[in-house]
Amino acid sequence: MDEKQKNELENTRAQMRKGILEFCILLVISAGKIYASDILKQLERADLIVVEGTLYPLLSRLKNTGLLEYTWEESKSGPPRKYYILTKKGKETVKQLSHTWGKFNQSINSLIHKV
Amino acid sequence: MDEKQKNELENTRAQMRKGILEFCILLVISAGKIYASDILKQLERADLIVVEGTLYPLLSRLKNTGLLEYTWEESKSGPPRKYYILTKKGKETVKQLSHTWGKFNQSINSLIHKV
DNA sequence: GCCAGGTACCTTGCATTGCAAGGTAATGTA
DNA sequence: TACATTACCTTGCAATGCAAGGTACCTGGC
Repeated sequence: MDEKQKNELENTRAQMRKGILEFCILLVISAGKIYASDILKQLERADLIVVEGTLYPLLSRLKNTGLLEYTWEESKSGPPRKYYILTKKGKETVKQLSHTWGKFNQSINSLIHKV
Repeated sequence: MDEKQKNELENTRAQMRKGILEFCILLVISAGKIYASDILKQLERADLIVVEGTLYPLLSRLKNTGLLEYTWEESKSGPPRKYYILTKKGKETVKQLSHTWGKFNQSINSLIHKV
C-alpha cells in the first residue's frame, strides 16, 4: 500500500470520526458530569482522536443549542473546571442519536451484504 | 421537541451521514459496475440521502486517488453513462474501511455501556 | 426535421466545521 | 518570585457537503 492510498484511507477514517464525534461526546457526558480534559481522555480510551481545538468549540455549540449545561467547580490541583452535564433535551437527543446510529448500521449492513 | 432541537438533531445526523458517505459509495460500487444516477438510487434505498452535487465531485476524487475507474457505455434510453468499478486499491480500501467501521462500532458500544 | 422532455454529467459559490497553533489565566512547587 | 502544570478559549486555514445552475445527449410526437 503506497503513501497516497494510506492518506486517502486515513482521510476517510477521519471523516467517519468527525461524523460520530458529537454523538460520542454526548455519550461520554451522559455517563455523568465531566470536564473537558477528562472528556478527551475518555475518547482517547475509546480509540477516538480528538483535540482541544475541536472539543471546546463543540462544547460551546452544544451548550448554545441547549443540550448541555455546566457548573464551575474548584479543583484540588489547578485552576477551576467546567463540569458539563446533559440537559433534559440533551438526554432525549442522545436517545434519538443512538437510534440513528442503529439505523446507519443497518444501512451499511444492507449494503455490505449485497456484495 | 421544539424546532431548534429538531434542527440540532438533523444536523448531527447529517454529520454522521457525511462521515460514512464515502464508505457507502465504495460499498455500492463494490457490488458491481454502476453509474452515478443508480448509485443515488441505491443509497436512497438504504435510507442515505445524497444529492448529485455531492456525488459527482466525490466520484472524481475517488477516481483521482485511484480507488475507482470508469468506462463509458451507451444507454438504450438517453445519453451515455459512466460506469464505475473499484480498482484493486479500491477493493483493498473497502476492506480496510469495513474494519474501521467495526472499530468505531466497538468504540461507541463501549461508550454506551458505560452509562 | 425540429423541439420538448427526460436523462445524465458536471461546476460554482457558500456555509459548516475539524484542527493546528497560539493565547490567557489560575494554581502548585521549588 | 519564577517556572511548570492544568485548564479554558480563539484565530485562521482547509476540506467538503450541498443548493443551484449549466451543458449535452437521446427519444418521441408533431
